[in-house]
Amino acid sequence: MRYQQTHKAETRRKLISQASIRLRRDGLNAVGLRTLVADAGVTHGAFYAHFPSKTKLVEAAIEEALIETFNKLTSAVQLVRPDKQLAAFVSAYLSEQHWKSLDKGCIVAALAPEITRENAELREALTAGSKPIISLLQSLLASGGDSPNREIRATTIFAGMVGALQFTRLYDDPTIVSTMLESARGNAIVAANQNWT
Amino acid sequence: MRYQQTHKAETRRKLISQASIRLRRDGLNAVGLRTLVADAGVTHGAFYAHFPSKTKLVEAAIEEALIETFNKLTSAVQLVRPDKQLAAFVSAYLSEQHWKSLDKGCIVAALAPEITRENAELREALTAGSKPIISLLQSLLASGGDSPNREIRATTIFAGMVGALQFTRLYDDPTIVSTMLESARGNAIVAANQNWT
DNA sequence: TGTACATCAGTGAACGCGCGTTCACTGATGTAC
DNA sequence: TGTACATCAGTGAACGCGCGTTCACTGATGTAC
Repeated sequence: MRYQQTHKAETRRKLISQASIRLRRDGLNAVGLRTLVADAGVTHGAFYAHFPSKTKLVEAAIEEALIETFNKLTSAVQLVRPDKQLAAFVSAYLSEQHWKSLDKGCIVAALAPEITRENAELREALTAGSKPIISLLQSLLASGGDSPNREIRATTIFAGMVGALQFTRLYDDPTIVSTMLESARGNAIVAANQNWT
Repeated sequence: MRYQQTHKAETRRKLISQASIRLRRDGLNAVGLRTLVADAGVTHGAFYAHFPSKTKLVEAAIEEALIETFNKLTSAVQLVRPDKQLAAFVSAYLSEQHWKSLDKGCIVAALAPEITRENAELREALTAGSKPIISLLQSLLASGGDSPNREIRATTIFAGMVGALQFTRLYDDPTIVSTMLESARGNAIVAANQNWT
């Protein structure tokens, strides 16, 4: 069948966005190509007309997922007055909503250790893709310290939030999780407000 | 061949300790049973005389890995005067050494997201096994706050350290990593010294 | 206007391979007589 | 003291299955004449 001119691009778009969901839900090594591409409405044979390998799709999915997360955090921050933006960022990331939605949430929290074991390109996709999120957080830190240090600080505060989100996901009980998230928000805010010499 | 009386117990011990290393190095879903048990010097057929399933071995390996990590942190803490113990705990966990040794390091950092997707028993093995480490950290927190809150605080500070360690492992460059680890140690100590009302 | 052919996104059988698990078998040692 | 048998940790072939990847094919639409 001959398709409309936009059809192939549309399939590619679906492959990436559905894979980004499925990868976060099931994990990198626990989901096969057939499942991954079925979500986009095609069969596995068609896949190789879009990407040269599963790894390359994963790379694209990581990039897309991080843009998504960046956009959500940016929206949350822009909704409030400047003096509340740090709290908005932290509350959006360490929220019950985010805890619940593994498949639509931060892909660093969903896949970091698995990506650590992959090739440099995939690790680079995760770290480079996290940069905008980290820059956003950096802009919300208390002043003080030089710029490279501030970027590193934003990075480690973000990484701490990632770890906290991951750890809460080991629990089922929303009451315990809610208390943990509150505590983790406190840790992030204290670290962000710290005025280093 | 007939073996010495201790032989089977010894094989079981090797299965657990070698699996705990291999799982941290390769990840839960990226390593097969044949590899996992070959490290212990037996073939896959022998495995089912020791454990009913791969999952049960993983459970035992998680428990052992966490005891190992707890012991290392306890040693680091006991080597120094009480007022330096928090710093010793944090420095031992967020060290270049720990960054490098994925396969001998904290199994929460190595496997948390993958375990999140597994059954309740495996998640419980990770959270219950982390309790002693968290209790140790709790004992080093600044005073203030009631006991349940202090436990939650220790949990989220620990989780933050886990996330920081994970994130540094996405990088190759020891210079960048070293700066990140220093920053992450600062975050953990600031959070631990915070005196909550 | 009708026919022949080109295009190309997608299909699904097949490749070799490793997975978790099962099970008939091995063979060194211990025990019984 | 020598022979027959029991024990049991471990071996490795085999099970059905899904993996990532390849490739000959399909069939709806567009183009040429």
